[in-house]
Amino acid sequence: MPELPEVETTRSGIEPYVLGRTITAVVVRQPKLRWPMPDRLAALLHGHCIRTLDRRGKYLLFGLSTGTLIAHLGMSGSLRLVTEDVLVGAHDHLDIRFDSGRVLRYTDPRRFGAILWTEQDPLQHSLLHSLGPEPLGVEFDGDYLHRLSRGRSLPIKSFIMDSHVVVGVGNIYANEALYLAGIYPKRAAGKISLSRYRNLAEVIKTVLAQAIAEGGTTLRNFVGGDGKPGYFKQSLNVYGRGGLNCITCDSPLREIRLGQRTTVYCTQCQR
DNA sequence: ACGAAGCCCTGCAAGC
DNA sequence: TGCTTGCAGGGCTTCG
Repeated sequence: MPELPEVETTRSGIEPYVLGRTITAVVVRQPKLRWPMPDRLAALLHGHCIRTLDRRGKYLLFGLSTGTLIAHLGMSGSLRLVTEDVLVGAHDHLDIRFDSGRVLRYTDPRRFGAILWTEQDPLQHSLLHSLGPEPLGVEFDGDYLHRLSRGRSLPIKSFIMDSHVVVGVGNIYANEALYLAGIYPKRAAGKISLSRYRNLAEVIKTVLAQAIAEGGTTLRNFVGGDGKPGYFKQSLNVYGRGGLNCITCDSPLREIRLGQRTTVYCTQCQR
């Protein structure tokens, strides 16, 4: 399940191989993703050069002179570079071949991802225009969260996972950040103090930045490897540890459902 | 306007 | 062993 660090690792990993490259062939095998891929995608892309590769939240933006290809990995998607002789798998839905001979291959077993095309400013696209700030940017801080949360009664975990509040905080990192900040996941967002929000914002930045740094060690996986950075390498304090003991206080971690999402927390450390 | 639930889809695990 | 059922998960969309 690609979280923001994995999307950024994908972006920086494939960037050197796609920037300045011209698209020589496009193969669509399964256009039905979360939304259908654009009609005549091959005609839109063929012969054009990738000028930029940016990320906004978990969206990847491939800038061409004629428009922007928007990619989202959903929860099971991946983009990696392969050579032409690599066998096509059951869930390899899209290939974009470059003049270098390399192929950018989009794979997504559950098809929650998306491949879209826009000819306007991509940041004005309906899926992007109302997104919250980047968690690692300067405008995201405790004061911002505190201000935005006043009067809101929803659980803090749902609040920080809302992409209109801040992008890129998925279920894993929401659990981890709230644990590190000592905040009970169901606490109403509007009833958390400024000082606690300042701490929470710092923790979110730290956790995400660290995960991106660790992702950097797996960059080669995006070129000819298995393309799976794998979260098992990371040290997770609570996620996936329901019923096990808290690393800090040794009491059992509790697992609940909150907003359709698995939520794990320590009843002693998080209030 | 807000919050909660629904939905998309497949792989995997558990139950029979 | 093989089939059936349930569930996970990002995040947009719909409902109340």
